[in-house]
Amino acid sequence: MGVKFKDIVSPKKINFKDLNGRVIAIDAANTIYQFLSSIRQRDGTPLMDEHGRVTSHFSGILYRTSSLMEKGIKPIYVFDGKSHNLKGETVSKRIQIRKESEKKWKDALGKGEIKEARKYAVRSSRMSLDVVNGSKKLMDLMGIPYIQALGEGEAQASYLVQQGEAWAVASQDYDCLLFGAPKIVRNLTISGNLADLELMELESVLKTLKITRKQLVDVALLVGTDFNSGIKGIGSKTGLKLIKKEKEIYNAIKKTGTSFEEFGPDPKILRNIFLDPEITTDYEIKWKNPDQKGIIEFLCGEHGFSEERVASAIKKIKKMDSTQKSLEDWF
DNA sequence: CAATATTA
DNA sequence: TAATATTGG
Repeated sequence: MGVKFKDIVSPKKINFKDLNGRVIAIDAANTIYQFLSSIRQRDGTPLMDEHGRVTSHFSGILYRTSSLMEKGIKPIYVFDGKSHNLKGETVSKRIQIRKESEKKWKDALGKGEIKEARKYAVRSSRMSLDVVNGSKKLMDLMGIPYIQALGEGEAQASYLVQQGEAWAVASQDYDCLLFGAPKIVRNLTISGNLADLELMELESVLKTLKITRKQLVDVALLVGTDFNSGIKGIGSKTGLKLIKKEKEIYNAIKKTGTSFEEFGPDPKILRNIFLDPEITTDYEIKWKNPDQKGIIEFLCGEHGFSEERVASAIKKIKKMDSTQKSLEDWF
């Protein structure tokens, strides 16, 4: 879900050509979840192979990644590791919603209410271990690098941008601002196209709001994050005002009449989730030649994809491959 | 969501 | 050719 910062940040519109030649660290969980949610039939049934195994994420990964590469974008996917103890409540809430939605989906389907069915199907999506492993396998075959984070993928992806290994993180959530990502790209899709590709820069956010990153995290903690519920009635605008006035989260909490017990976890611990996350340096970022035979065997052989479509996607990957190569050969 | 087929 | 509808797995 992510922190609700929509009302206090103002991303700028960008174009695909602004991303040409850039390395983009893609939040895998965020992206794959979106594929699972939206690549469905009208009644909400996901794409499946003949054995009933969901293939929506394969479709999304193959076609989006190859199209991005055709546009000169160099993608790295970053997967989540273990989630923080304090995320437990968020996680179980999501499981609950998923369960209820699955039931409502089946019910609506039984009653022939197509639109209603799809609405709930979308919310029933689940990132199983199979989905994650299958996604990694496809990325390996495609020659696309991915990194397994120790903790939050968004933290690891943000670190990559801080290190200069990637130009921006691609995610729909604003959380990467808290993790310190200097640049975040939103709406990195192919069909959504020109209109709503967005770039958000941490420096400009902090400058505009006239606060520090630590204070931005404090605002988030008042509003609520995946790791704490925040304070009821405090949205991003009120939260921002409070932190600017009180400077410190402890004073801000007191000001709202909330006790620290009601507030929940120690703000210092919460802050550190964002300011000092566990990061791995055990990775290699390298785009390899796609294994055409392997991809076709996997997608077409095992999962019933059309060979023609898959072949044309592979062609797009190779296109970037050759331009990269000729560049490397130059030096 | 993205590719493709269909239509205006 | 571009906008719109449908299929993909």
